[in-house]
Formats: sequence, C-alpha cells, structure tokens
Amino acid sequence: MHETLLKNIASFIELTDEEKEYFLSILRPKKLRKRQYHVQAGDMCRYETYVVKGCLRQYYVDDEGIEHTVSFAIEDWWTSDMYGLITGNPSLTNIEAIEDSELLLIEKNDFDKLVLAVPKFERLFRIKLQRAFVAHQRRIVENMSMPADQRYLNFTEQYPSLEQRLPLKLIASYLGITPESLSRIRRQLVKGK
Amino acid sequence: MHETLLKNIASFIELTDEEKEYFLSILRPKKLRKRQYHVQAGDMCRYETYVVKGCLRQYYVDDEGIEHTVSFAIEDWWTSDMYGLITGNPSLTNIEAIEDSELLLIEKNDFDKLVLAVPKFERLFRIKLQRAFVAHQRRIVENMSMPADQRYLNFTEQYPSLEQRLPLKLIASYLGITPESLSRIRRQLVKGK
DNA sequence: AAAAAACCTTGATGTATGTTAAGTAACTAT
DNA sequence: ATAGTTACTTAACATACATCAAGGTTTTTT
Repeated sequence: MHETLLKNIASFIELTDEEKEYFLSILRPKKLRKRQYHVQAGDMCRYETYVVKGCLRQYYVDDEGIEHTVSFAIEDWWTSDMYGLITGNPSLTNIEAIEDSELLLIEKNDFDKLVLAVPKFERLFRIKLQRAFVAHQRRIVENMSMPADQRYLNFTEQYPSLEQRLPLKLIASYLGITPESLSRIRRQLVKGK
Repeated sequence: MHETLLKNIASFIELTDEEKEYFLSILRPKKLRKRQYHVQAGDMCRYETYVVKGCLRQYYVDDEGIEHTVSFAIEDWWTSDMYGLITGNPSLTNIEAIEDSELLLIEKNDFDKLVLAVPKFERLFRIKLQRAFVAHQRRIVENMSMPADQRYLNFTEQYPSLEQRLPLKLIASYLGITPESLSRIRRQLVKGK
C-alpha cells in the first residue's frame, strides 16, 4: 500500500516496520474531481497533502480577480496551504484539482504527534523544506532577472511533464504573464526555430 | 554569552543547560568590515550564519552584471547560501556586509551532528523553514500581483528598520526594479501625500 | 448532436518600468 | 582639505508586457 510514497520517504530516512505502519495509519485518503476545490480561500486548512494521482494547482486571487498560480503538484509531490497550516488562520489561497485526483492527507495534529514520536520525520520535512527554500529563491531571482520568454523555456525544461498536461493559461499565470503574452512568446519561439 | 540568540531559540524549543552548552560550543564567531564578502559566488559555503550585529545582503549577479538582492539579514536573523549548503556545489550568490558585522557560524558537519544528537534542533529549523516558505510564497505572489509602488510600501511597512538603514538602490534591487524607478516612485508618493 | 464553456490566438493600443545620460549631493579615503 | 567614489535624482526616450476586443478551436455538458 502506497509504495511510491514509502519509496520517496526511504530516499531520505530509514523507517522500521512499526514506524511505517504508524505513518500509514494517519494518512486519510481523499478523491477530487477535475475542477473541484481541495481548499478554498477562507477555509481552515489543517493538513499536509500528498498527491497519489492527478494534478493540483494552488493559486491566489488578487483584488482585481486575477489568479496567480503559486504552485502545482502532481504525482508524488506534496502540497499544502503552509500559511494556514502554521498560523491557524484561514487560507489565503485556493487549491484546486486540474485533473481527477487522489490524495493522502495528514492532519496537523497527527503530524505534530508523528514528528515528536519519530524525529526522523522532523528530519524528512526539514530537508524537504530546505529544497523548497532553494526552489523558491530561484524562482524569485528568475522572475526578477529574466524576460518572460526565457522563464517559459526554463519552465518547459525544468518541468517537461507539467508542460504537457497543463493548459497554457495556467502556465502563464505561474510565470506571471497573461495568456496572450504566452501565446505570442510561443509563436516567436516557433518562428525562431 | 549570546543571550539574544538563546532567547530566540527558547521561543521555539526548550533546552537543558547541557544542550545549550553543546550548541554554544559549535558556534564560530566571525567579524566583517563593511563591504567585505562573507561568501562569494563560486565559494564553497558550508555553514549557517547568525547575525549578532550588523547587516548582510545576499545577491545574485546575472549575465548582464545586474545585481538582484535575494535577502537581507540583520541582528537576530539567520542567513546562508542554502543552495550551496544542501547541494555541496559552489555558491551561486554573494553574501556581503552592508555594515560592520559580527556573525556566528555553524559548520554543516557540526549542524548535522547537532540535529541528530538533539532532535529539538531539527524541529527548530523545520519551523523556521516553514516560516521562510510562507514568506517566500508571499514575495513571489506580491511580485506577480502588485505594481512596484505598492511593493515598496509593503516593504517599508514590513521592514521599517531595514528601510532606515539600507541605501535605496539595495531596496530597489530587492523589489526587482531599478534605482531610477524607485526614485520616481518615492517622488510620486510624496506628492500624493 | 447540439449547445455551452473553456481555451488559444491575433491585432491595435496603452502603460509601467527600463535605459541612457547628466547633474548634484553625500560620504570615504588619501 | 581634496579628490574620488558612491548614492540619489531627473528627464527624454525605448520596450516588454498588459489590456481590450474579436474570432476560431477544442473540450465539456446536456
């Protein structure tokens, strides 16, 4: 059960059989239909989410109603509304299924107990957060230093699988440009070939 | 010794006297003169840095030679080249003293031993990384959704102490705009008053 | 199968911010 | 004190990207 998840974890920490079982016991499965919300802005979101299958998108809606994609999550990725999770405040973002999806949730309470009982999990998430830290910094610098066409190329290189399965307008909203601009960028790239 | 640091840590985890002593024993002090590098792009950077006094800036220099400020760190803040630290690769960014500064360093080796010996430290850094995660996401969304003048106002509100002690061109390079633009923005703001 | 959404593209036009250039003021070092 | 950086401002001009509007295509729903 949940072999991929366990294998993923095994690449960071070694677990005994009891620890594995304990961990698996706190996971709560959830299914979403395409376009269904996992979390809505204003909701209390008190769990970490692991994607078994499908694809989620986290996005922020600004005052003008424009959607800004914060992150995507596909198979074997984690996602969460970290803001809501650590502050206890209602979520500021939406998390929505882009495809029919299967998730595993870990409630905050269970998570807190888990890391106290098995510090190796604290370690696992510390390491994952360090990687996210680096990825975030990279994204910030790229947004500041590179024009949109280059950011798009980077995206397609870094996440070729995402490029395939996402509508272009969502990629645009992740890159911080309009769908119209992305369309023109793609036309230029084809011509340049 | 290092009361502020210990108080900071105490707000997250409780330490015994021996644990405190162990922790303090791995800290290595370092002093920097204004404009001196702490880390240079290309260096191996294998430590976490705590700022006792002064102010540091981490920045990336792009192909055109333009500097993009990734982060600032003042008293009681941590900074590091996380990329170099977790990959073992040479640093991609520079960390420079903006004022004469006093630092405390934790070598990666010592850090790794520390968190294994005292899992509470794993917890401390996990929590700090979660906060950084939220701050990073916020910065990404703000850069995408808000015009430069509003981002500048946010910055002055969020970091009033930084606003005071930093030259404007460094703030501009943090906000992702040119010093000329920031100058114009400030003039408009004064007029609007 | 038809209707309705959602998606993508294209063109005309607008705007925030960058670039280049110049000048003044404020530190810093000799 | 003097000369030399470094910081900040202003103006004229350039440009990447947004906005608005429309039409065509694909996908989803009924």
